[in-house]
Amino acid sequence: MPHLLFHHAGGCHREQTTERVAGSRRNRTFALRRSDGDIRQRDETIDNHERPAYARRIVMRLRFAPSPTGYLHIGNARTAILNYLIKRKTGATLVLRVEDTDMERSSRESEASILADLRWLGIEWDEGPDTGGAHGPYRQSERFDIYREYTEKLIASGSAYPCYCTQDELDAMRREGREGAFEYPGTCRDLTAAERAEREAKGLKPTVRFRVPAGESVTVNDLIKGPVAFSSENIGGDFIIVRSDGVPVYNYIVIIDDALMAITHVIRGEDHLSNTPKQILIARALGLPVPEYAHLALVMGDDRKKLSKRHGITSVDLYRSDGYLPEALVNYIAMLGWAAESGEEIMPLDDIVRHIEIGGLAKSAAVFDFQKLRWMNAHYIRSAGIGAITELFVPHIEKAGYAVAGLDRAWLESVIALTRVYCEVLSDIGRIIGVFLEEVPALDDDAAAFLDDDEARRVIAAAQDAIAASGAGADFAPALIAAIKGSGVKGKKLFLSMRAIFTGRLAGPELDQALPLIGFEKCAKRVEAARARCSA
RNA sequence: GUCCCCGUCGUCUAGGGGUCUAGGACACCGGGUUUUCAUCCCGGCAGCAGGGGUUCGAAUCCCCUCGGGGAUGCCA
Repeated sequence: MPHLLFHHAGGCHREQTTERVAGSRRNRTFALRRSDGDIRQRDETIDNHERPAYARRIVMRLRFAPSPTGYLHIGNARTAILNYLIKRKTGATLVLRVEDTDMERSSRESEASILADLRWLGIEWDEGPDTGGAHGPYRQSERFDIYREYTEKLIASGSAYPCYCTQDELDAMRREGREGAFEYPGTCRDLTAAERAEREAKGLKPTVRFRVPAGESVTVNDLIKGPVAFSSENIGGDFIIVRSDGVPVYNYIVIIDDALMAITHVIRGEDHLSNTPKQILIARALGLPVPEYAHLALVMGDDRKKLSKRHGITSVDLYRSDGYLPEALVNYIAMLGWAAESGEEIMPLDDIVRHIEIGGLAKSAAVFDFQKLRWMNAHYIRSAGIGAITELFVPHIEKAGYAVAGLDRAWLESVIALTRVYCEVLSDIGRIIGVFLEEVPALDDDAAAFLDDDEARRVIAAAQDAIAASGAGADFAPALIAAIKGSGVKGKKLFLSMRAIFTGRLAGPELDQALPLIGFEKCAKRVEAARARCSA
């Protein structure tokens, strides 16, 4: 979906002046949050096209690594969007890696839908399972041979060992301890060769555990949170890196892939922060480089729990089918946990790219406000180019049961221009378009009640006479309205009666604009229907 | 339980020792425009979690408490 849809009215020029003023704030932020002083630091503060050559020697590499176990939901979408924003800002390479090691829940269908949703959002990646690249393959399920080599290295160096404890034994140990307080006691940590052979002989398939070094401290210099210190003493003991069926687990291979794919900056959800020390410990044992980290505060529902299905719509494809515009969704999500210096909230992607800073992101979790998203979406619907937005409305009109194929395009655009202010989402059009497309739309309850009195009947009679007396020319409407005014009924009663007769409701677009679009034929039929109904 | 993160209007946020009687946006309430409704415009309501410090001065720095979240999986 191209982002050229909107001729945005936001104050870019004003913002650029504040950008310069704000420079000191940004430098402060980075001085605080970055431990090293390398060149990439400048990439964050200078627009890509303005970057001097010396600063371009290091190309940042980012990645978005979804697990294809369902649809793309808002939380993942936010991570993807932030990665894309920073890619655009810094000229980084964005890698899409599919983390499909949960063989039970992963599927190709899910992968395809996630990729489709990402594209719909306007996110573009440089390397991935579909586009290829020099660091592939990009599905973890296709990289098992690579991981196996590292596992062998780890075992050979004593940093990992086979563990013969069964799932049941582990579960039993967990039940004995306090809820959630389990720490692997190291049962198989120092098995002799003979002991291992004995278990193998029994047919036990071992997992592989990482031998967590004692008393080691690990500090994550998080670009958003600042330095976060952990000790190897309390990460839960030796953890499993390879399942008994030979499939490696996330916390193990994530760091291998980040290293092999030369990822320089990992931007991901905060739920991964606590597991980062495990990953770093593995990197140390393997002698692999550790990327920079930026852990994004989580998105929550209105009950302050991590956003999930019960909070309403959380999957991106449902936003698409309800008629949210990707520009609006991206804009809203980008503003969740970030604010522009100017205070501007409606901001097209290019402007967000210009102003956003990874270090300027909020540290605290944000509640997803569906209402504000709707407001923003409505704004985008109103300010889009009329041709483009009409095109986007078409499937929603069809979904509401109306045929669009035979309609005059210029006429449709005029109708949309008049009715889009009633739409917060594109699918809202289904509730109002019938006024223009149906021969005689059904009266809603308010309109029916309103027409049920003598004054209204006089208006109907006047309308009937006016229709009979007026021509069917393109400009019939002003004369028709003027003639109906001769009914003698005045004020609100007159105009609302007319509205009820011609549209079937008491609210809607201005009659002098709506009537010409409805057309003389339909108007005549509607007057006749009103007469038939109300004289009975 | 343990470890880690986080606390400014109902919600998203600005703020980074004095310019804060704390600014903006959504929502809500009132008014104007629209002979309707929506849009649009104007106005209003509403907050520094609590307690101790430090300081001439604290939303801002420090400590404690409380509250919220995350991790603690042969999920990612």
